Amino acid sequence: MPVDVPRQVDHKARRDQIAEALLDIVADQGLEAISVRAVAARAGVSAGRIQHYFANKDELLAYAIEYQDWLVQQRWNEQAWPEGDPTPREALRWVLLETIPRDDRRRREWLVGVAYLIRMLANPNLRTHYVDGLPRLYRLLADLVRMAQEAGDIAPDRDPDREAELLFGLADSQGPPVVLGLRTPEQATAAIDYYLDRLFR
Amino acid sequence: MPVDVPRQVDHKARRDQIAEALLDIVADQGLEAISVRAVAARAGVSAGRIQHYFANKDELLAYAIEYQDWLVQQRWNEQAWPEGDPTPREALRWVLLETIPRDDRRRREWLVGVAYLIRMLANPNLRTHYVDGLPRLYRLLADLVRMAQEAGDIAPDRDPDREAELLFGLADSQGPPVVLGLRTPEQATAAIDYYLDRLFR
DNA sequence: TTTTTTACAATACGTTCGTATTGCCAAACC
DNA sequence: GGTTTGGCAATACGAACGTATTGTAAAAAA
Repeated sequence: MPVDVPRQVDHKARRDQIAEALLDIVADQGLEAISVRAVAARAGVSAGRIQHYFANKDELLAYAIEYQDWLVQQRWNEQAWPEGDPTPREALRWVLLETIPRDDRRRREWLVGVAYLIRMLANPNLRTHYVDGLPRLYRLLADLVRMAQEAGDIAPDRDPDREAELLFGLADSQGPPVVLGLRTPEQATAAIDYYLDRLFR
Repeated sequence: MPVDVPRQVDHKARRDQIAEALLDIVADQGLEAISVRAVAARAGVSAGRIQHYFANKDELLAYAIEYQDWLVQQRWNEQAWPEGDPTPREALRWVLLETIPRDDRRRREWLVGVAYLIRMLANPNLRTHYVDGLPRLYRLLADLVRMAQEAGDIAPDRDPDREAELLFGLADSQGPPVVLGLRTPEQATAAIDYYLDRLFR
């Protein structure tokens, strides 16, 4: 009945398995360590297989961040909002903690994001990921601040956009020290909680 | 009279010229684009010359960030503190604005820092740069906040360490949007000034 | 049942890489 | 004034690279 579907193997599954290996390598050795053979070895497949699924290395690199974006999106869609109906403050906290590299999965995502950054400068296709995502996150945070203000939990004289920026900055700047082991995820969480306490009254 | 000094050419000048070329390439193409020949071409020298001054590629890469650290240090030592005897607030603002990639020089420094980050995870020698520098910056900011508190310019109930963290986070998170052209340096400056206005009374 | 297509594995090719080696000129030293 | 040394340029070499090409077993299509 499906027309465009692969005949016998699941193309997406194959591509994703290869992308997984690539992301693993990028996260602990950087983009420079990416070669078709290295990815093949990490994925436990032949280099020929990679060639079969990706026309060239650039396409492979591009697919890998697309895949990572998809992974992140999945997590946000599924388990988005801890339980039932969170307060704006709970939602805010959840979003902020989501951005810090507190476990292996998030650590990998963080490192991959960093690794791709310079590539984005020259490559418009890659830029899109950041250029679309960042303002969306700012907007989400600002909206949550606004909601809390309307509920009377945050002083009305605070500028929601500025507060969003401040919150994001605080969370975002936890990345490097956490990844480098200068600070534990718990300390990073405490830093965020401290400011949330001050913001909410 | 000097004993250990090079005979006729200035070794540091040669090494620095090569490091300059390397940093330029890293900033606009990433670490993956670094090859001995590419650096030689950018520097306008022969590959043999690079081999003469650096035992291998790793040493070259290591020297380049050391050189960048030296450059930054130079700037801070020379023109450190805008004029004469700044107030804590002026000093704070100066330091924060110093971290945002607002011109070509700072933009390069910022991009190189990002590019080296993943390498630092595996290489203890490189880690030192970040691991020493970051807490020092935090301490400087916290000290300035404390000084302003003692002068009565910041409310005494603010925790200087937390405020330093918040300020640094705000400044630090301006990096990606500025580098990617999502935000102008002026907008980033405005964000910092907004929060300084709120912090100081 | 023959033929085509899918899904690879394997190999081959030309290039680029890091680095070792060699050569060579000018200055310094004895 | 011969010899050593410093400062390179040039070349050489083996490994690794991205990618093109070829081979092949199985499944699908005809």
